[in-house]
Amino acid sequence: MEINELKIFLAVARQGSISRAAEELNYVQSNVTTRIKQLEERFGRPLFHRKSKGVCLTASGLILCDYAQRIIQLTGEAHDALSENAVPQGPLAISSMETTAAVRLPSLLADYHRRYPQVALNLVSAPSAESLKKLLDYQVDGAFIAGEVDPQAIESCEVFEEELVLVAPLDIDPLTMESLKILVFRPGCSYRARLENWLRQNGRLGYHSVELGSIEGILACVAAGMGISILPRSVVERPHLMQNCALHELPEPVRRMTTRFVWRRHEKPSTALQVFRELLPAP
Amino acid sequence: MEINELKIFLAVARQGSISRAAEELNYVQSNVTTRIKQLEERFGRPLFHRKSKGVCLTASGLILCDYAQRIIQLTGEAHDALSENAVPQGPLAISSMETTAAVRLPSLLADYHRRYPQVALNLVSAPSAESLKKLLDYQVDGAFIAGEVDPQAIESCEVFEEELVLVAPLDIDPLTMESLKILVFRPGCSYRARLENWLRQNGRLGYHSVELGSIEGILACVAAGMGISILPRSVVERPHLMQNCALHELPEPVRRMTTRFVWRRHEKPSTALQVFRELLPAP
DNA sequence: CTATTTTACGGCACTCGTAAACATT
DNA sequence: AATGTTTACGAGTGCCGTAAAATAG
Repeated sequence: MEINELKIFLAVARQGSISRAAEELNYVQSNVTTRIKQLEERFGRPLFHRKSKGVCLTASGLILCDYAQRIIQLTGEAHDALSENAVPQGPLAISSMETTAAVRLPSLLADYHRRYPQVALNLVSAPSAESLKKLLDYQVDGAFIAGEVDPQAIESCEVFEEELVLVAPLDIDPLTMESLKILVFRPGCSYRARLENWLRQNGRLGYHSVELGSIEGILACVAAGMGISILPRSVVERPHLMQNCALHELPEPVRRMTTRFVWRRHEKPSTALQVFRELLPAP
Repeated sequence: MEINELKIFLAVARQGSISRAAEELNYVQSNVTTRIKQLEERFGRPLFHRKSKGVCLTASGLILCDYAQRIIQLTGEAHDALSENAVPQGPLAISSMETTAAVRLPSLLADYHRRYPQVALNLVSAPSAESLKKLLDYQVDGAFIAGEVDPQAIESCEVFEEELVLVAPLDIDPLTMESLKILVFRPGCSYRARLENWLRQNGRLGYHSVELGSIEGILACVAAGMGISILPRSVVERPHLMQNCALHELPEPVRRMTTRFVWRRHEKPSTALQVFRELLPAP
């Protein structure tokens, strides 16, 4: 049973006549006769009663008619959904740094979902390095990361400028703190490299690092005097979070961090991704 | 977009690999590659990401996957519904004399519907001649009629034996009644011929006929003294109907009427019709 | 004779398989 | 080298059109 056969079948059923169906389909009439006969042989039952003028459906024909209409309907919808100017729909998987997801994305994603409710958004948090791996592994279609990317395989645009600040326990000088711990996200976290860099430049070498999964976890540990971290000011300066931590400004260029949105080069992006990029703010 | 293409597409999506899909489908692998490429060209977008090991769906591929599954599902259901041993289903149109429909069919149809609830029963009432026309015009699949049929085009079996009785107003001799009217159904009614026959044989020639659409209408007019009619005893002897009418026995062979169920010869009957015939009582 | 469906037949496009090339690990 | 995808090409099937026959009013 093929789609084209069903279209022919439906045309005959609709017209009540093989010749008129042939006209409608721009087929020669004998061809339609043959295709109908094939269908009937395949099913082992007649689908039409042959009358002196035209044909009419048998009981079996009526049953098939019902299914055929639903099937043809679905193929039409499928074509529409995949056509060039379809409304953005289908899945859109995005990976993002934890901090960006916390501060920048909520309003952005809400706006996106309001405009394109047919898209099934899927947001996962991951450090930049991991995000890039997911992207190249086709697990996500785009990612928010910090740091450079291989321009061979990946295209990107700058989206957010963040000012990084050092977060430390109150009344403590991070550089002279005893048994210093740095609190960072999972491996691949771009903040970690920056923090370690800065510490090295300031002569502070001995420290341990502790990996935590969430912003709240890091800030709580800092407030408890466990260690220091480095985070975007926009993340820390939310009123409910900045208690019991001291913010220390960092020197240029460490303080400057650019968040980029990245996607695979050499690939026609889905409509959902295209309109997502169009919605991104200029940096 | 053809069904077979969709099956190939789904196999690749399921296996995550063109070669394994080819194995599953018993195709050569290059063929599957080609068919997928065709699909992609037709839609103008890639459906799979080519990875070093196998392939995985793109966003467009996921959308199509959804539709393809539903379409394949429907084709399977259609095949099942039209298969040899499917449960009886689909439409079954029956035409019947008014009297048979009133007395004999209610329990029969109820029983049928209880056993085969998937069949869409469609019962229409019509005089025997009209029923035969509908049958040969494929408007109904079977009919209950009285009288002979052309055995060339129509097959039949005897189903009910009725005793016909003359229905007349109380205290009136039908044969001497003034300005006699005979009350019958629409033209083509088999009772009418019998009644006219009997009147002629008994020397009664002058009368008019009145056509009424329902049993209740006929009996009410008889009770009101308007005229006489001829009906099966089983129809008249229902308690709520036999008031204010006199029943006169008729001589052989007029009193004997056989109701037959008829269907088109030279045609494979639908399953719904086959099981309907099996449910009919022996006469 | 008109309208319609059925059958017979030939060309051609499309699908499948073989085989070799290409890509990636 | 091994695994998997792409490309090139020849063979056969099945679809479509032409044409003529059958069927019915």
